Amino acid sequence: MQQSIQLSVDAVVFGYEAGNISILLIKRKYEPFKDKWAIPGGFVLDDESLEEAVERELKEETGIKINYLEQLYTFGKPNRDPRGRVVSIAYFGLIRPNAFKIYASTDAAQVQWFNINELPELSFDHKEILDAAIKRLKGKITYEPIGFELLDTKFPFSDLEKLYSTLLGREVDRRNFRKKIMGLNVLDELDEKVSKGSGRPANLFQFNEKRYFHLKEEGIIFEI
Amino acid sequence: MQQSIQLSVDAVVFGYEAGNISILLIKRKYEPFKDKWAIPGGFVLDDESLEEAVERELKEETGIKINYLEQLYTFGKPNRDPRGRVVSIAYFGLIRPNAFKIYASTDAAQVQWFNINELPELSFDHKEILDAAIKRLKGKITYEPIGFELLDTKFPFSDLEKLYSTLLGREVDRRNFRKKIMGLNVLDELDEKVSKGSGRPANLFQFNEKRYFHLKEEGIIFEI
DNA sequence: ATATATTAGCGTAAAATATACGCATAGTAT
DNA sequence: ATACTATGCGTATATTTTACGCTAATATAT
Repeated sequence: MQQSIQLSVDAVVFGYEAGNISILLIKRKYEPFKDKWAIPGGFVLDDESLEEAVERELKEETGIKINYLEQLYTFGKPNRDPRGRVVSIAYFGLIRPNAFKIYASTDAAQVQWFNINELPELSFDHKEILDAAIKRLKGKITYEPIGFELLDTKFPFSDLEKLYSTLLGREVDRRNFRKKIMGLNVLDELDEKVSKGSGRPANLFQFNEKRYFHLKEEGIIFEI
Repeated sequence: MQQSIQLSVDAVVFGYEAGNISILLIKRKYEPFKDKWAIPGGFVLDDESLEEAVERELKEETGIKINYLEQLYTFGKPNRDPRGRVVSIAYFGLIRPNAFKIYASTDAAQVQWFNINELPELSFDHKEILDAAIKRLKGKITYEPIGFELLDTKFPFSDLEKLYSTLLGREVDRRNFRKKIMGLNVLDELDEKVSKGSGRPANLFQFNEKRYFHLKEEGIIFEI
């Protein structure tokens, strides 16, 4: 049994801010695809788990430490990497872009958030990986609560509504959406208000972590 | 970059027959775990895709050629295999047990269908893989049509109902279930009847493949 | 031969859920 | 003050789900 296959991990990291979904990309410092944009990632070390590998690579290449990472899919076509046979396990993460300062190091010449609608050309089969991640992200919101990792700790209800309408790519009825979410009992209403610009000041909410992760575990089915 | 990680694929194959869900296992011929039961699988060759690897291993070890295989999850804890670092990409398949004659060869000393409730002890972390597959199978039926790969080409409606109630682990209301499924337009009613034992003879149905795969692709959300 | 049991198949009323949308409220801007 | 804007609550209507009654066609028991 003599195999010569190398194993890597890649991470599609989604950020959300003020109605915009963005993705974290690095500019490659070395060949192949030197100076091209790519999803952060790298080779797995012999003695680390896959999760440790993704977290390490993300930290090394972008400076980000992410809380929520889930396995997306494993890409293994024989010719997906010009250096030889490389199988890559892709992960999927969510974060608030302002939660960490990003900076390039090791294999990355540059790190940058890109709006989901203005993506550059990508290296390897990373476009395919990204598409799978986007599909998953959009699918998730119909059977899981989402937002905890993407919103500030405290937020007005309209932020959550905007997140959903952005992800869904359409308007949602403000009043019905509120009833639906409130019915899930994932939000704790705080005794604080914010006023941004004109209009009635909004109450702040925060996710009830216990209830949130319970719902994520159980899986809910709710159409918006 | 000097990695020494080996890559394998494993396949959890589910069968369904007359109200019973079973899983295809092999008895290992060599160490480690010699004479223990395991999920079929093996090492990926340098020049084959992951799907080709699973299909090849399944054919070699069990004699089965499967039509429906989907990637389940990649297992990569550093010590999951006593031979060294082995990362395994697990797949998930559905088949009618009577569709193929199973026979052992290569690494397998024996092949056998096991009822899902009477499983033997398993090698490696295969119990964990199996549990993930079972969870996925049960989850699938709430957002996808299922049955095409598990039922005969022509079948009475009650077969589909029994499949669902078996997978769900509870009774389903015969009349409402029928309305729901019929509303999906996935079934073509045939001009044939079968009578097995007592009771009114049932009409035979078959899946409308085009519609079936379209629904699988789109994803449906239907609670039974 | 007739009654009885058994599985199949259709329909309808009630309960629950989702949708559409009206209107008062509490602030800012002019 | 008056208009403007985003928030927050409520209610009527439409749709979907759930519960369950009834008839049909065949096998089996008497």
